Amino acid sequence: MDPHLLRTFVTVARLGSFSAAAGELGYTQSAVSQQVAALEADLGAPLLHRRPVAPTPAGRRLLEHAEPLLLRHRAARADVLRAAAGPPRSLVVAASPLACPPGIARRLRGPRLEVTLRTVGRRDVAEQVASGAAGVGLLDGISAPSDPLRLPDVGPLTAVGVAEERLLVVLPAGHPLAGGRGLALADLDGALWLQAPAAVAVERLREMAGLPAGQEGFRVAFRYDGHDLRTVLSLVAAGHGLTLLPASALAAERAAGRPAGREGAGGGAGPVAGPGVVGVPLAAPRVVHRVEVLHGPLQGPPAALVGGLTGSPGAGDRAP
Amino acid sequence: MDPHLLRTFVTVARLGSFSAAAGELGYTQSAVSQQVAALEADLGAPLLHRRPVAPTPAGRRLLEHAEPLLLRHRAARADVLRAAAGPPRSLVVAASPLACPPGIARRLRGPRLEVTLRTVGRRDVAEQVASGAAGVGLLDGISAPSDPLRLPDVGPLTAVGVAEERLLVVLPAGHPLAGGRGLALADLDGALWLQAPAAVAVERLREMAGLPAGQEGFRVAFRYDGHDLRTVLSLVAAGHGLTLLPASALAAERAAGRPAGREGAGGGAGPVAGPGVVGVPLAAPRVVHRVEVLHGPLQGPPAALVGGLTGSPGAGDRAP
DNA sequence: TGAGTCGATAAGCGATACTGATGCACCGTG
DNA sequence: CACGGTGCATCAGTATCGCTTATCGACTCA
Repeated sequence: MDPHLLRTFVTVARLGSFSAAAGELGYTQSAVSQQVAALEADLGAPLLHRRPVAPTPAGRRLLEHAEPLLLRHRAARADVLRAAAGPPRSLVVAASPLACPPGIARRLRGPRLEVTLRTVGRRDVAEQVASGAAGVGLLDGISAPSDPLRLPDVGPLTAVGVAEERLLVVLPAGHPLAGGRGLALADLDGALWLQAPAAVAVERLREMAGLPAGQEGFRVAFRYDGHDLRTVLSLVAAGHGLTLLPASALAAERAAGRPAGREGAGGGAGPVAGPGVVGVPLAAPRVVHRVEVLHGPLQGPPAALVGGLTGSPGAGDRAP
Repeated sequence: MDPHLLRTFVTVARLGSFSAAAGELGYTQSAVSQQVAALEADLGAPLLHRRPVAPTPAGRRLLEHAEPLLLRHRAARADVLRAAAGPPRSLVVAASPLACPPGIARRLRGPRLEVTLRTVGRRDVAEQVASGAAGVGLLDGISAPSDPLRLPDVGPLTAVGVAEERLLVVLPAGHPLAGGRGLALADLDGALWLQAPAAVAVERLREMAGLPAGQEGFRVAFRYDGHDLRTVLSLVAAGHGLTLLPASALAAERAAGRPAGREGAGGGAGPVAGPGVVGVPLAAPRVVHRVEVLHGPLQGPPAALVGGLTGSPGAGDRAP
């Protein structure tokens, strides 16, 4: 089961063709055929049906294992190389769309350090950090107060909470529920919702409301594929659906143009007005929006940056 | 970074000797030397100091990655073999010490299935299931009500909650606090505690009480290395320290000899008497003792067994 | 100083893993 | 229905790899 053979196997399975895989991997078709045969001999079970090429049940199992396995290989290699090289002069920060509120952005600096912020999908943050594509990750998510986020295990990473704030149900300004001081999620499963990567995913709402996966409720009325928060708020204001956002998302929007104070955190209570929208605190379930920094072992300027992030509001750290 | 080289590397690092590693792995010393050199060439960094043999910083990083990597390799192999073989006639169930209360034990059966129950450490349950050493795992732990347990990610396993019950602080019968209807953990950090694998670990108490790791509090007075629950209760009765147990542990003890009713679950409230001990419900923090079944993809009799376990009290399932 | 230990290195050789050529089953086509 | 085309398996040949045996050189301890 050497990673080489594994890579060939997943490529063949993905492309559904030995020859095509050979082309992509820079081998001859013959070599690919022999590699797959070797893997099958090693495991003692056929992995692929031929003609048409499709994974057997055993092959499907192997495919499920192969991706994380190869990911961890890459992560291990990157980690060792990083340890061997000295402390870096530049740092890439990979952040999920809502993981960089003003309070954190302000602290993304270090002495003699060039910082690049890159927004990536929530699923990719940990992978980018593990594989070394980014030196530090910022991941946001929803959890019970001061509970750590659940992250995919891609290697020995340290996760430290850096911010928690309340969640707001964002409604159009004139909405009948816009006046309350708090809303229960369970009462909103009949409403129409906005699906956007920059906001809380609708599946997550179902899960939080305790609905089994695949069940009805929290119907998606509109899907926005971009990352711009202002657009999300416009869509809500236009009545395309509700959404759930961390308080700072509205606060930042409200404060745009004004000198940045310290309103980012999570304080205050009651509704928050935005441009054509109102944010009403989510009262039940009792969950918060949480941001965590992910990083491997750091030294030098990047370590200072992370120290600056974590030496503040946050929560306890942990090394999974 | 082929797993073969990795295995050699970790063996050398563990034994601190090329020759000894060669002996253990069945190679010559020369082969081991060449393998380590190949790994270092591949990664482009020295991994071991020679004479004395000790890992370099890069080597230490690799060691951290190597163990989970090799574990996942084993898991993948086992999973494929299981998929290739038919449904098994016998099933090994790996359970952590407190993960098999009467209510679950009663349902550990299947048609045409020979069941072996094996008690293993809490850390090993997931590994045994992933590596195929056990077909099904039973893992207990502490979590907020209906929250899943945090488990090490060793592969694509399914975890399903099968039981939740309240936790009891177990005190000697005459203890001043033995009369109350509920106790807060925070009020007990001055007490002496019993450390035993069959009971909740003291570090876990500190964590639950919100004490940062390494801090004082919940001092261990006595350590018991065995797995026998009756002994644990005797030690508590003898005043060697308090402990925290799921309700069924005391209930089963009380009911020993009587025809087994349905008292195992978690119902009732207020103190529970055992042999020379009293169990007072833990009132704060609001956590429960939870048992989950872990398994890979199952078919045939084992699937029926798991179905029988989960088609009951439990909680929702999930596939991490 | 000489024997012993331990890792690195060199030489030799069988196993491995690739390429290129060929074989064979299947499919669409004139 | 014959025929060429496609796509995977197989075979032969060869370069490389990875092991063993043998030897070296550095260090340790008597």
